[in-house]
Order: sequence, then C-alpha cells, then structure tokens
Amino acid sequence: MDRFRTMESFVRVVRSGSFTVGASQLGLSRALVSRHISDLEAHLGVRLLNRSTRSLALTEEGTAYLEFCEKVFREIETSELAIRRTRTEPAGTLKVLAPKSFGALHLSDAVVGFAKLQPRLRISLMLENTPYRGTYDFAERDLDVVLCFSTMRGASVIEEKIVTLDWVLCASPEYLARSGAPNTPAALADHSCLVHINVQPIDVVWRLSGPEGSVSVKVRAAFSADSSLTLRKAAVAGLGITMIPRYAVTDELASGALEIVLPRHKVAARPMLAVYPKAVVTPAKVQAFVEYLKAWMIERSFDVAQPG
Amino acid sequence: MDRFRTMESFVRVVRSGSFTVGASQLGLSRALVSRHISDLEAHLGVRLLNRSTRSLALTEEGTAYLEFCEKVFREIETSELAIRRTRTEPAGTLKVLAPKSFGALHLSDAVVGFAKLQPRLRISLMLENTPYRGTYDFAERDLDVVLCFSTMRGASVIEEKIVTLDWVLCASPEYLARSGAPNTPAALADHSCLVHINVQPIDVVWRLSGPEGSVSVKVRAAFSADSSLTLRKAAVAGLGITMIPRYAVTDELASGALEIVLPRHKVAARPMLAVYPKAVVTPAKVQAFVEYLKAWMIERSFDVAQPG
DNA sequence: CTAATTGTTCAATTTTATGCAACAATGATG
DNA sequence: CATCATTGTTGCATAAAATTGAACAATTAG
Repeated sequence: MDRFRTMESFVRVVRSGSFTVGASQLGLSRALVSRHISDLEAHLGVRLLNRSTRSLALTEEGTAYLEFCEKVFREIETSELAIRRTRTEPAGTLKVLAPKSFGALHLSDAVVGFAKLQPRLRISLMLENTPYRGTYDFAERDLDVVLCFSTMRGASVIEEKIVTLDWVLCASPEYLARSGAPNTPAALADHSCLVHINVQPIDVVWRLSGPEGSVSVKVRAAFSADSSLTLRKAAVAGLGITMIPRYAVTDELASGALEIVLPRHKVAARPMLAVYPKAVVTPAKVQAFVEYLKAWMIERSFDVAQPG
Repeated sequence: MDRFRTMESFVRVVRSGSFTVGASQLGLSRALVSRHISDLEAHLGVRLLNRSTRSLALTEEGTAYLEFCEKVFREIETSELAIRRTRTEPAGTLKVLAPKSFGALHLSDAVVGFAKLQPRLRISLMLENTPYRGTYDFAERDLDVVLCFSTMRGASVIEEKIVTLDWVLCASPEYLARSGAPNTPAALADHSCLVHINVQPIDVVWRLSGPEGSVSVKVRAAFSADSSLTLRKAAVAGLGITMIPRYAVTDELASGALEIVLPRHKVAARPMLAVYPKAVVTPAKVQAFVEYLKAWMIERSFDVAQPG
C-alpha cells in the first residue's frame, strides 16, 4: 500500500467533505478512495472518519492524523522543490579539482569570476596533481568536476573538452647558448629535459610535428616535477628544455627569459578536459561552471582550435 | 511508485554504505533497491549518490534529501505511534451524550470515577434528551458514545447493553388517596398519567406483566416531560401516576413520598444501551468507558438481570 | 414512504513491483 | 600490470498490488 497516496486521499476527502467529490478531485474512483481510508484506518488501528451517507466528521485521531499528513506534505513541498530546483538553478557547493599550475595561474581567476555570477553557489577549488583514478574520486572525495589534461578510461564519466591548449618546447637563452639549441627533434635525446611526471608515463616520449611529419623522441628526464610552475622555474634557471603549456610561460617568452626550441616544429596541442559523473541529469552547477570556463578561456585565446 | 518505500531504501543504502547490504537488511533484492534509487533520482531530477563498485558517497542534494527522509520518518515514528497507541490506551477526549435525568442522578458520579482512573483522558459529558437519530450524531455532533434506552434501527452502529433497568409505576400517597389506587392495568386508562415524551411515541402505551400475563394499556398523558426528574417532581406533587426508572425514585419510595402502583404487576425492564460507531476497531477510550460503566452500575445493583 | 445519493463490497482487469539471471564496471590482489 | 571477485545495473518473467465498474447497503431529503 502506497502510504503517500492513501494520505493524499485522506486529506482530499476531509477537505472536500465527501468521498465522492474527493475522489473526483483526485481523478480516482470512490471505491479506491474508500479503500484508501480503510487501509489507513487498518494500518493505524484507529477510526479516522465518522461517516454516514450524508455527513462526514473527523474523529479525534483523524484530526491528529490530518495535521500529520499536512505537515508531511508541507515538508515535501519545501524540501523536494528545493532539491528539484538545483537541477535547473545552480545551488549548493561546487567542488572542483584542478592541476596546480593551471589553477594557480588562471583557473583561480576564472573561478572568482564565476563565483560573482553565482552568489547562491559556494565554490571549493582544490589544486592537486594527483593522477585521476576514475569515478573513485567523485564518490570518495566528494568532487563535482575534475579538470585534467589526460583522458580517462572511465566509462561512467563524461569528459567534456574545455579548450585545446597549445604546448611549447622552451628553454632559457642561457641554457641554449651553453648546450646548443637542437636543430632536429632527434637532437632532444641528448639534451637535459624537464618532464612533467603527472602527464602519464607516456610523456617521457615527446611528440613533435614538423615539415617532415610527426616525430617521437624518447627524452631523458634530467628533472621532473608535478607542477608546470616548478618546471618553469627550472627552465628559467637554465636546467634544460621543457615541454610545457604555453599559458604557463607567456610572460617568460615575451620577456625573453625563455625561448622557443625547435620553432619550426610544433608540439601537439592537448585538450583540457572537464570530467564529471555520468548521471541521468547533470547538476546545473556543473553545467554552468563548464560552460562558463569554456567561454572564459576561449575569450582569452587559450584555445588553439578556435580563432580568438 | 511507493515513495515511502523508495525513501526507506535510500536511507538504508546510505546508512549501510552499500546497495548490497542495504538490500539484504531490507530483505529486498539489490535489483529493486537499485531501481528505487533510480526512481527517486528520476523523480527529483537530481543525482543522490555518487556510486562506483567499491565506494558510495552522497551528493549535496543527496545529503539534503537524506535529512528530509529522516525528518519524515521521525515524524512518522512520533505521530503515527501516538495515534496507534489510542487503540490500546485511552487518550484524547471522550464525548458522551446521555439522558438528562440519568446523567444528573448517576452518570455524573460514574464519569467522575472514570475520569480519576484515566488521567490522560479528557471527558465531555452532554446531557440531552434529544431523540437519537442514527449515525448522524456521531458524524455531525462529534460524539463517541450515546447512552439511551431505546434501540436504534441504525445498521452501522454497535448497541451494547450496559444494564437492564427496572422501571416502576408510582404515584404519591396523596394522589392515590384522592383518585383511588388502580386495581387492574386497565384502570390506568382512567387515571392522570405522567409520560416521558422522549421514550418514543410507542410509550404512550404502557405494558405491564402480571399474573394474567402481559397487558398493554393506552394511557392519557395528563402531563409529559422530557426528563425523569420533572416527572418525579410531578408525581411527588400528586399530579398522577408515572412510569419511571426505579433509579430515579429510590429515595422517594424509601421515604414514602411515592408509592408503587399495581404492586402485583411488573413494568417491563428496559435495557440501557451504549451506542457507538461500528468501526473495524473500537477506540480504547470507548471500550474502557463502556466496561467501566457496566461494572459501576452492576456493582450498585442497577441491573435487574444480574444478581447483586 | 419513496427515491436519490452516498459509502462499501466484490468481482475482474490493468498496472506495478519484485526477483533472478546475465551484464558491465571497477578496484583490490597477487 | 593483468586477473578476478565484487558491486551496481538491466532485461525479462512472474507475482502482487492497485484500480475500476457494478451491484449493494445505508441513510436522509422531499
């Protein structure tokens, strides 16, 4: 027996003052409404309504139960609607996990802008380069979105591309003067390379595309770190050549603190992904944030796939 | 979909931290519990649980919904149990309608005694001789029990005999001296009779049983009233012969203010009935009251059907 | 008293809930 | 790093309800 339904019938009958009109208001048969009341009375072991063919009155227990029903329905109105609203209206807390360097350099600005647009939304931004381990993070660490560079094999997540980021090979002029700037990708193997350890082990192989096509070079990781900021510092200090997102070194390239290596070759651009659980419906806060971030980055010309 | 059931599943899953053990605790299959959560999420349009095969975590909306569920369940515990308890434990208010004379002379004492035994019970005693009109009174006037002398044709009520009351024919010695005491039932037709107008029109015919068997006499209502107290006063004042419950005139008969008329004949004893709605279960307060009243009256020798 | 209206009961029918088995997915283990 | 046990999900057959329409009982208005 569906108690919610029987309760609804009971309330309706009392309000309308009759089984017949109560039933018609609910779009049910009199027979069923009668059964509902009977079931309810059997369940409670108490008579709720004193009824004759012409008249209807609540018993004392009926009055108490009516109050209870109305209270429950009022709470459903309140709580369920509030929850339901989060489907279309961002609310609550948005928990984002993002790479350290990207977070520190840019995402924090984007997040602040987003927060201003969503005063009802609390935002929690965590910056870590912990490799993403599948849906585990969402469940265990209570995350809403994870931003990352590498794709996942997870089947129950959605990976949405935010932008395609430009990567560059660069080193300090001092290092290049000292060690000699490489002329071919293959020459990189003899150089001191600064490697991001978090972009999968695959990346100890660097891929470049030039006039001769795509080339893979296995490089020697003279120095490795889990943050582009560290790699940038190492490069500026003349420790070697690094492969790094362009956004991390724009200032250095402009000021001449760093120089592009192998300028005739290009480093493969990499997508930046927003990963979130695959659910029947995506929470509005997640959707809104991903949209915002995408627009924010494209507007600032982060995306090499888009003209900007 | 039974929302109470799905809510129960949801709470259980969260508490146990797993669909599997949650389902087994509820005695349901994992499949069903999984459906319950899905239905709930579809209903709310929101994901409640971030789940992977090894781990389980509430989303923000899930946390809010869990609170809601627990609140509702807590209220069910409280309210429903309180209501259910009235089945076995008298509580609330007991509303009794009784004939004026009986109420004034005896019932009020009985009710006071009952009230002392039931401190949690509020009692409302209304004394009226309004003829009982069927289940109407229970519904319209919000009554629990009606005490009366005449049986009803109502089919949806229970009529429980409290006691069988002795009735007597009596008059003042002064009247009998003046008008002559009747020797036969038939002689009553020539007397001035004091009639209770509320004991149905039938009662203008008085029935007596004597050595010659049962006799019916159509009497002349020289005086009629809706209360035995009034009839008693009239009789004491010498207005004529009245048929009256013995309980109303015990003192007068003892003191000699009134005398039995036709002592060799007997007035048919009449049952005093407690009438209450026919429900699947009778409220404890009604049951307790009827039981108490029955015992109380038998103890005081009101019942001619019982030795005492 | 009659008749119309109301609540209830009982049958049949539709709908829904439920469990089993196969499946997909994930993470612990060696 | 691959394997496998474990977990949540899905499809399908079945069992269990909810639901209705019609006959019924009961009550009151005219």
